[in-house]
Formats: sequence, C-alpha cells, structure tokens
Amino acid sequence: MIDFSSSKKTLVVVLGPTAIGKTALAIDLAIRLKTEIVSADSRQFYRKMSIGVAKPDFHEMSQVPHHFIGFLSIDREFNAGQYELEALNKLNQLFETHTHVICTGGSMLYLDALLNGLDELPTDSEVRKSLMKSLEQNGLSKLVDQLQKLDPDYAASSDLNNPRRVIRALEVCAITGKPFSQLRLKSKKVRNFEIVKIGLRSERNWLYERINLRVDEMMSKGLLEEVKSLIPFKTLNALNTVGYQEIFAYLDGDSTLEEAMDLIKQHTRNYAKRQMTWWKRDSEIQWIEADQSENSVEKVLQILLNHT
RNA sequence: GGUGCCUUAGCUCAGUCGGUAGAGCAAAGGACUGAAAAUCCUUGUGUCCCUGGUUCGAUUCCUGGAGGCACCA
Repeated sequence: MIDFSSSKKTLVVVLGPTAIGKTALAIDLAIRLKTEIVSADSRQFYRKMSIGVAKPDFHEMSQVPHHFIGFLSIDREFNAGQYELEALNKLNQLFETHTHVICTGGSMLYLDALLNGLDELPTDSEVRKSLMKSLEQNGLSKLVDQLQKLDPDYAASSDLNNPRRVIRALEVCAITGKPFSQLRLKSKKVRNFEIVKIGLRSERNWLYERINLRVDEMMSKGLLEEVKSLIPFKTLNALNTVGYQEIFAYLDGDSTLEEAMDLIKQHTRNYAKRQMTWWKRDSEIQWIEADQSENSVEKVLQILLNHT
C-alpha cells in the first residue's frame, strides 16, 4: 500500500474526451485513495438526464461518494461561474478529511473555471434575453455594430460570426458600462491545493468505436424512453445536448430512429474532437494511453508519488 | 426485348453554349472566461463510368459498351 498520508492536499483531475473511460478510472482511483469524486460534467448535473449523458450507474455511484451528479432540476439555469464557487466550497470541505480528491468530467469550460478561475464578470439573464431578442429581430450585424462601438478591441480580435460571443460581450458591457475586453483579464487564480492533471487519450479509431458502441448500449438501456419522458422540457438548455436533440427530431418525424442513432454517434465524435482540441494546448496534462493499459490506476498512483 | 432518363469529391447532387469542375453534408484542422455535450471559423484534384470518333482541345458533342432507374411489352 502506498502511503500518501504526508502528502499535500491534491486535486487529481481525470480528463479526456467523452467515452474514453474517465468514470471507471476515477472510481478505481477514489477507491485506492479512499476518497470521493467531484464531477465536472455539465450534463450529468441534471436529475432526469441519465442514460443519454452516461451518468455513473447505481453500482458505480454506490462504490464511491460522488458530488455534483444529479443535483440540479432540469429547468435550473446554471453556469461555469456558479460551478466554480460551489465546487470550490465542496473541495474545501472534502480536503478537511482527505489528502486527495478526484475531479473528473469532460466539460472543458467548467474544468477551467474550477482549476484556473474565471474573472469576476457579471451575468444578467434579462439583459441577455433582450440581446437575444434583438438578434432575432434585427440580425447579428446590428449587434456587431454595437459591439464595435462599445468594445472595439474585443470586436477586432473576436469571432464576430458567433452570436454567443457577441451577445456575451455586449451583456457584460451593458451591465458594467465598461468594455468587456477591459474586464476579461484571463488571470489565473491560485488554489489552496495542488492540482495534478491526468489526461486519457487513445488512438482515434479506438475511441470512435467505443463511442459507437456506447450509443448502442444507451439505446438498449432505454434512451428512447428517457428522451420521451423529457419531451415537455425539450426547449430547455439542458436538453440542447447530443443524444436528446437527435431523438426529439426523430419523435417529430424528421428522421428514422436509425438515422437518429447515426447522428448521435457522429455528433458525439465531433464533441470528442472538440475536447481533444481544447486540451491539446494544456502542457500541464500528463497523458495516459487509454487503449493500451489495464493498469491506468497504477500509472496515476506513480505520477502522484512522483509529484509529492 | 423496346423506349426514355441517369452515371461528376466518402455521400446527395449542380455545372461546363467544347478550354480538365463546384455546392450541401461527411471528414480533417482550429477558436472558445458564466448557454460550453453549446456556439463559431478554416480546408474541396476528383481516372467528371468505359471505349472509339469529330476537334488544336472532350467530362461536355457523336458511335458502341457496362451499370442503375422508370415506363412499355
């Protein structure tokens, strides 16, 4: 048994693209380190979404205490800033009794918020709603014009074809009366615990096959029924999610079930690719080949030993 | 068997009044500090089915063939 009792408080982050095996590794690690898991998966937060978001099942949940899984009602608005605060609180609490805590999940922005912190930028859903209304009525170009006046620096350097970016920048400008780019410092916050980032990666075909397989499994576990039960909520943001949108489309008669399944697989692959792109630039991640080793846990423990 | 239409990028198709070709989707690469499983950006050389002919030049016109679809027998 490896003795970690004298080591510093350490957050062990298990990250990587969807379906690569984060959940299983995190649970194995938590068992070995006798600790608990904090999820950073923005879709597993919601209570009634289970099969389609590959939530840990009952057996997995019962092996190790999990946090931030199924804690939100599907109609709750939630964002990365709130997650940063709440997850930090939870971590401080857990570090009172544990030297190590595991964090795992694939939501890139949420992980960034927790590990590096977000700048103190305000949000206001009323302001945002009126901006969205303006987008619908007057088109993006009007919003871009506004942004060029209010924050020419940001307008010059950002993606003006992306309505989300433009609206968020205008939202902050409107609330604060200051240019968004002046407030968005991208400063990195210092945490009162060590962070070790473990990245799972694999050959692309291996991952893509796992994704295809997992979607088939979701189907046999009853994904169709789960989605049907969520029809009343289909316009909520939580359900703007791969696995749900495609089946809603099928239920509306826009495709066959088989086509919907193929689309879920395709969109999941696209998502995995975006995740890999995001983490490629992070040089702090220590990568483990997910397709080669049955011994990932030992490798991580070794990394942790070297770290202390 | 006859007649008509079709055969162009991985898929669905557009097009070239004859000067070797382009969209959508897929795919790949990328961006991304409060909607993030979201949202957005970039990237298109392919025996233009095969064969012979006309032509300076054919994927485009003509002959023959192969495959597909439809209708008629």
